[in-house]
Amino acid sequence: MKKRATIKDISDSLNLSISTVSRILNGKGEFSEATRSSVLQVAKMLDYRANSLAVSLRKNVPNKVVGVILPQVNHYFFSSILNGIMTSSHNQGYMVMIGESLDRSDLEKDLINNFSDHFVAGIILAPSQDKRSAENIVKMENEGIPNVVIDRTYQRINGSFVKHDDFKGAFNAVMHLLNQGYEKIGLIKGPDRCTISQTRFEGYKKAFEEKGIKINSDLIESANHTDKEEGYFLFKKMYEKNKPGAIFTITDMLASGVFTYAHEQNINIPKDLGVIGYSNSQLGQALQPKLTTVNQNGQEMGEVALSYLLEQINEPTLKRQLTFDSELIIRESCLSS
Amino acid sequence: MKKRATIKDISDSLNLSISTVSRILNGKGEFSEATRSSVLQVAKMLDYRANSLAVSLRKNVPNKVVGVILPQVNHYFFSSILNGIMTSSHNQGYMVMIGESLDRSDLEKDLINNFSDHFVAGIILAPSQDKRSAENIVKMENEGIPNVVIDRTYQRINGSFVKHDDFKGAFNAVMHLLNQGYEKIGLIKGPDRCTISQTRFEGYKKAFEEKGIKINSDLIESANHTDKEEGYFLFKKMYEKNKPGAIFTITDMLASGVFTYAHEQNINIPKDLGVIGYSNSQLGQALQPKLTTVNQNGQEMGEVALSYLLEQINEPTLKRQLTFDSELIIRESCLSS
DNA sequence: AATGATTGCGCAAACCTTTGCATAATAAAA
DNA sequence: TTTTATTATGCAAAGGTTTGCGCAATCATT
Repeated sequence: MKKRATIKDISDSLNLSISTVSRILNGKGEFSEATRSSVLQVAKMLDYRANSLAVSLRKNVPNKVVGVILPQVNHYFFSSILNGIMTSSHNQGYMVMIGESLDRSDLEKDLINNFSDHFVAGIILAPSQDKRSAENIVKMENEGIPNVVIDRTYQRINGSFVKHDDFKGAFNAVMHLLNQGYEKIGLIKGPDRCTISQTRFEGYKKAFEEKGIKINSDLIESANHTDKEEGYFLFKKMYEKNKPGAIFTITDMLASGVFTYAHEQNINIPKDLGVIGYSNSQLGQALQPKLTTVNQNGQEMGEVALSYLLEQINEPTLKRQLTFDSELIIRESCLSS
Repeated sequence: MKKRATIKDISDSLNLSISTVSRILNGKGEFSEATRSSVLQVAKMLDYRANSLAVSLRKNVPNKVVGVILPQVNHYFFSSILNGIMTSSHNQGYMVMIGESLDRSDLEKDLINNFSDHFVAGIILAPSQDKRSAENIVKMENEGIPNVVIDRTYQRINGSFVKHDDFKGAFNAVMHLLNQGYEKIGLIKGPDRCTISQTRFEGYKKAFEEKGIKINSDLIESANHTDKEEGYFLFKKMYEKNKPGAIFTITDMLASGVFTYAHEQNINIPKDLGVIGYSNSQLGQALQPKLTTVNQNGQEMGEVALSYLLEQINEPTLKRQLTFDSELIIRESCLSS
């Protein structure tokens, strides 16, 4: 590493004290216009940029850095969130530090500690599905680290969060299938420990309840990993036994597995099988026919999360909460009148 | 922010000097076992963690943070790279700071400056397609920031890089199509300024040359954005005029657009039209039939890039270069014997 | 008992800033 | 001219660490 110019280099070269230079650079205090311009000139010449470490240390003020913890980053929805966060943060002069929790609360905790060690100004956290994640959230609170939780919020009453309305999203999707006249609507959900999945499940149930129809537990499967293969096999299993007329999957990936099976078996989508996925990932448009799905605007969620975080950094007691409305993107994978 | 325990809190509570505590915590210098254990105990009690700002400042040694610059993050290949980088870096006790260049060299430059301001130990850069990106690379070199460039490398002779063999990847893909007996093999490439695209184009040409076939420029289109719509329209245009027998697209996304058109027109893939994409993204498996594509192992590239960076951080003169072999993933979108 | 070697610890400087306070220089008022 | 107010600058401490050097205490050697 090449040595960077310090404030002292400037003051030396002008026979000024470092304090004067500092004040001029920060524009506070009194100084003459003449010295001001000379300082600025030399600063530019030496390509001076303040040592952010020293600044933070001295001001005892956090770094202009925000920490972000996501379960994983090569995942359509999460990377959209990250994208939103970065877009806004760079506009606000903040840098972003990122870590993956892999849905493990212990790694999550390590990350929080590391962020804290590096004096981030605040943390945006998409909690792991692990129950102990709740402890990590109170940990941040206790340490007084501004934070906003995104996507999975548990029963957070007193902190900031930004989330998507999974309940309504699922409800509307299933309702749509019901309204199109589909019968025997199956569900491929996630593991029980996943609160998101559970919430969508509630939406699924609510739709049936609204229509006065009992749900059939034979038409409900749980995927451990929401990947294509699981979608394929779980649907296969369900279809061979119960021939559902439609299926709602908790992710587009799972739906993609359904499509593969349907193709193999010459099941016509949407005539013989209605399919709705979740996330509005790029996958949906590639599928044939195009997938009806529930949109989650990760980008915007990220942007809002960051703005909430910044507000909280400036005014620690200021907590905000927002639940994004869900939107059903109707394409070709289920009948529509 | 709650006040964190400092080394002074420990020394005070034990009537020791700061220096002794520091030495014990760092395990260097002389001290008695008795004081050692008492210090350690108090440190744990107070939940002491060193102030990384102060450490970096004092040691005049960069933060244990690496900076990563990618064109965009919600993109299958780049987020895989990021994933690889993070996995390794966390293992090595490094945090990662991330920024998006949006393929603009000016933003790239800002990010490099910001990283430098925050004293990252090194930078992994996937350069923008902008020509001036080269300046940014020399800038890092001049400032003595350890760096490795990933994916797009220009003619970097003297620095570290990790890249994918785009030439061979394209060559093998097109060769495969030729060997399967396809004729009139079209290409949808990217804009001319994109070196990656150009390199794949070279591979395309080389395959024809090897077979002694002249290339037909009517079968070559350039997409500005490699999204689905462009793939659709460019292929439509090409097909209406020249009816290619196969098509090689520079990304899976573009291929997905080709599929949509083929479906509309009842063109049978792979019988009437062979298709090969690039990247081995999740899309490929969702397409019907499944897409033959060229695999890029972003994850592994990220891991290697990080290990090269760490080597270079420890030994600044140590530069390493690796070109990952490409691998054709043969699926169903082209005939195979 | 006197010397030397070893061990355990403290002092203070340094890393680069910011900032309250003091001082010097200038201008305005008496 | 002297006093007062104003303006421009400097001094030094502080923020949390690390580390070279030095000092004192202990132990081993004669």
